[in-house]
Amino acid sequence: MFSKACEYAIRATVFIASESEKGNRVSLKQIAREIDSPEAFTAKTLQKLSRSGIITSTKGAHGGFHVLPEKMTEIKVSQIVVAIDGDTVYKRCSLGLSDCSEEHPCPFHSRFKPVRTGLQEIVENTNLKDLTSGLISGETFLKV
Amino acid sequence: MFSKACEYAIRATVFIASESEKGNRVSLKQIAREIDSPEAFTAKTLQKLSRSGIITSTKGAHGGFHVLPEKMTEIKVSQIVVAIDGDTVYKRCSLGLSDCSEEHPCPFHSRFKPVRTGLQEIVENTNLKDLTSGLISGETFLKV
DNA sequence: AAAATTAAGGACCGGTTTATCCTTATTTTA
DNA sequence: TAAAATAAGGATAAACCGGTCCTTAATTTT
Repeated sequence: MFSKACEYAIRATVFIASESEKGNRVSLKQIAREIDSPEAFTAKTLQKLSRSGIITSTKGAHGGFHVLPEKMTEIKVSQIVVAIDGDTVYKRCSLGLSDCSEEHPCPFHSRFKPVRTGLQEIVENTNLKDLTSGLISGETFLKV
Repeated sequence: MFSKACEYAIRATVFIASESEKGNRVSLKQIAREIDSPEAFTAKTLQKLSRSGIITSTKGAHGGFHVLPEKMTEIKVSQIVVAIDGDTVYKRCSLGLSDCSEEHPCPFHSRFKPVRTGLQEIVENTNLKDLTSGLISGETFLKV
């Protein structure tokens, strides 16, 4: 569904966002520990998120990653997905036809469409705040 | 979503099934042409489908691939998917947690669940007949 | 100013996926 | 019986993905 990099990206962003809500910056090391991901690989992913304006990074001692307050509701999961994997997950034909549409559908089109649309809707309508609340209240988890 | 091999597998099976309904066997060459896929690679995929009992192959002149009549309603899309990709597409946690459940959910769990379940339902409840009918009537397509 | 801390990023590696090519096995046709 | 047709399958290669390691850049602390 999502690539490994994208899974790490979403988990990392949710963790960074939740710590930002508490007023904390977090280091790569902390992130990798808390979301149980390979450190160096996660670093690459965080760089992409930073360049995409989803998270903010600061170098040096006491540096680290954080999410700006206004991003908490602005950033949708879809933006993370697009930054890492592109939008093919919730746009592409399930059978790989390059031009699959209502007028020229693959055999699976009508059945698959609600699934794809459902995915698109949840990633486009879920923001960071929506995901951090459960984490902060202890109802949801980022590892294991 | 599905791997390339799996996309070819579904398209190939639907084509073979639709020709079988008309009483025809089809060769690898025909299949690759009709679904617009690389011949040698498709051959490997067909071998897996054959070993999984989804399609039947016969060697020699006038040989080729076909689908047995009883398989037309017996075989569900899920069996093709499982034979090629395994069942992770519609079973795995969207954020990659190894143990994601109602009791220990990832932050995306509750939102993602209906999508995953929806996918599972369509692949488990769609059989070959369901997919060939549109193709035979000219409403659906297997390439471009 | 020097040392410590931290992110950025280049180079590299191994496995998997997607493919291609060639040989072998099997069956039918001539 | 020989030739043709056809699938099976081994060997190989290119691209991509997931991952590691090491150096560089930037910032803060001592």
